[in-house]
Amino acid sequence: MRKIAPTPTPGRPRDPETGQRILDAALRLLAAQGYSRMSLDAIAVDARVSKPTMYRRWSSKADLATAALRTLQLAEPRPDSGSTPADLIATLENFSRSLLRPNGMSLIGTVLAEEAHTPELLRLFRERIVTPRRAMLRAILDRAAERGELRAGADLDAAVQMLTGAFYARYLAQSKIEPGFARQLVEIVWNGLRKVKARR
Amino acid sequence: MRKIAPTPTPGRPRDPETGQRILDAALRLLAAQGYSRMSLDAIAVDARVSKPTMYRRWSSKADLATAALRTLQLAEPRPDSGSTPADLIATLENFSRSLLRPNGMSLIGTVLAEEAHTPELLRLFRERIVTPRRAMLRAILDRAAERGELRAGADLDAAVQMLTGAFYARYLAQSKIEPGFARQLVEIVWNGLRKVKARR
Amino acid sequence: MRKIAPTPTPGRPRDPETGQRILDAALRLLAAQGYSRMSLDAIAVDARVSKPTMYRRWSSKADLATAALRTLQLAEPRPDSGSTPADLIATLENFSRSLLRPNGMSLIGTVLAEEAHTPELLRLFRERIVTPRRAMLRAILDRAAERGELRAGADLDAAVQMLTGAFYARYLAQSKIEPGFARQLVEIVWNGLRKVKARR
Amino acid sequence: MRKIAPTPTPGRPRDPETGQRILDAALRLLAAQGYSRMSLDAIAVDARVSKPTMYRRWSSKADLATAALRTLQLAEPRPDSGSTPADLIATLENFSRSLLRPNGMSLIGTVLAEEAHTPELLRLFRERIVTPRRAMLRAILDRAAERGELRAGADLDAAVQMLTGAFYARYLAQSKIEPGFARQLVEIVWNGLRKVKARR
DNA sequence: CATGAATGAGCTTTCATTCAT
DNA sequence: AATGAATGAAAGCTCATTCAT
Repeated sequence: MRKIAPTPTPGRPRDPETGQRILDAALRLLAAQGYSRMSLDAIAVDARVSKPTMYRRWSSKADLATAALRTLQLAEPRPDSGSTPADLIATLENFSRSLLRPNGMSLIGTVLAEEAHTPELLRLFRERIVTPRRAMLRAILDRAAERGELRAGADLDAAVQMLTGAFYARYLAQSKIEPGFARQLVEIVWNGLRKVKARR
Repeated sequence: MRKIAPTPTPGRPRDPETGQRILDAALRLLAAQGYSRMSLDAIAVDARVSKPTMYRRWSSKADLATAALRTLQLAEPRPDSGSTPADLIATLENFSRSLLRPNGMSLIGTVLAEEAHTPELLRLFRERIVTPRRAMLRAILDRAAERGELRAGADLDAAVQMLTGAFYARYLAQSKIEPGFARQLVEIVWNGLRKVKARR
Repeated sequence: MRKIAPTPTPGRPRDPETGQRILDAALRLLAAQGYSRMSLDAIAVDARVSKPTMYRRWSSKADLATAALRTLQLAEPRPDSGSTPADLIATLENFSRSLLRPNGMSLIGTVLAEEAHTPELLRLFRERIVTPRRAMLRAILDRAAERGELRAGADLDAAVQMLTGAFYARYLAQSKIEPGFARQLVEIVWNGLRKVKARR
Repeated sequence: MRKIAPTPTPGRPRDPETGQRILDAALRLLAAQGYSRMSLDAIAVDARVSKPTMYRRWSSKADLATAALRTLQLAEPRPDSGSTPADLIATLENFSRSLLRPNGMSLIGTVLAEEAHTPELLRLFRERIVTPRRAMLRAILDRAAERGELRAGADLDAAVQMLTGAFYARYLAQSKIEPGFARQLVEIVWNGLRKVKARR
């Protein structure tokens, strides 16, 4: 009488949407409350599932939080206009926008705060967000180098870290970032990196 | 009948060490565990006092944590060698050392992560640490400007934020900061700020 | 494909006894210790459950205490023998027995003592106990009035309150109530209420 | 050089006002919060003394609370107009006013609620308040008996307890007591007690 | 004698996790 | 697979009482 399941995996299949809803809720709460304040009960309510449903997919709170972080993907345009300063400014303005989203800095804060307790959070945040963004900026500078725009010997990684780090420092100082900030940064760094043409 | 020196304060005097021990323990745990994981029980054990002793001095967890943060004071030498890059490098190397102390970055992380929940932490951290350091670097650049070393129109605040921010970005990318990093930063920024001498 | 009777409620069902055990323990402790001394730990031990099990059912101590009070139900026979004094005496003797149960008066005490702090307790006690009992006595007198036994103009509510209140006053004066007390009360009140027959 | 103290008790004498302030505060809080919620800290603040000052005079919370209760004294006029009903009504209206003072019933509640835990409270309350009031009412009825106004065989104590108890019952039912309530009570009881004149 | 400081034990409430259906 | 029920362990905070000055 039992119907043979045609699909290779027997039993009730998982609803793929459920997992996504859980991850979304987890990420939202992780950013809003921080890791230790984020409660699995709150995620369960938010995602409209029960807690064992979450435990079936992830083995612990840390596991779920890291899975949620893993879904973060830097998805931003990679400008390539030919003008190095313009590309840098465009990239940094995207960065600025993402930091200023609600709880944008809180998420960074919690991965740093939890480094001793849940180091995986920081590792994943690096892998998904920090490293790709750094690579984008680095690529812009590499193209500039190929075009012979840069003086020799400049530490391009240091330049990249100044450009992004300035936003952290600015937020830490004021919780806000003015429009035009990116332009000011690029002006100084570009001046510091580019090859000075011989004057006549 | 005259009382020359009446008892200065009635009642049993507080052991002045006790308060300090509590604040030390609180600051240590705040940095190590983050605000929300920091428990008053743990502080009490660490400081070898009972919890009511803590509550007699501070009215709540948030009150104690902010008091602990308030004791943070930036106490660093303010180099003034006459050489702008040398002064910048010396200041940044001090900064680097403080970030690399155990949980140096975690403390920054937790004040950011708690911004929504306990904004006083971030406010105090700014007042005690961020702003003074920014002022030190700014003063070095202001002296350079007075000596006529800088090109016109450069945004000195942006420069300061790049110099400090680069350390945050570096840590976020790697959890470590190489010796010599400060020098690389200063080279680029100094190049970007200084007045270019006419060539012959 | 049709599911005639789907699982009536999903998830693990509650043990119906558990909730009852908690309510019983709560009511016992409420009467024995008073509301503010009644501790959730003690209830948990008494009912052999964990505290979260209690919090799953009731959201706070006040909530649980009021739920426990709500289970109180006046379940007493409503005598209707045709003789007004006999009915009054029978009803009051039941009342007397319930007051003399262990902590019978303490429960009344705590709902009064908590009136400022947890007014719901008094409200529920009225609804479940005081009002029904008053109605029982009032009904006896109303039947007497219908039978033309009462003189005109007597305040029957006042009579009811004297009959019950005398027990409170007696307990307050002596912590005990003699057998025969109800009869004495009824004799006076009945004399005061009934229509005096013309004498010959 | 030391001056011999002329008073027989050496050392600093106690300020008698201090003790009174403490007792006043204790009684106020006992009525307002109930015994178990009444905190010695709150009393100390209210009376502007330190806690050891309280412990020097009374050995425990229970001791202080009973001492506070002991200060209660029924101080009411004892009407003696020649009219029994008028005297009863006047006495009961005083009683009513004292019950309706803020927390008048809460105090009764807490002494009942604490009977198991601190029986001394109930004992003292009886001695200071309940018994004297009962005696006042009883005296009115005794005078009536002497004047030959009462029928034989009536239980005068039961009558007294109905008259006072009705107020408890009324408050328990409604938290308020209407003006005129005393008159209604007395009408019924007086009818029930007095000697019926022969009719012709 | 009076003070402010200190304490051990307790309170209500919440959490991450596991169980039973 | 999914649910609601259950739990041990902890959290922040307060209390009656005692100590040291």
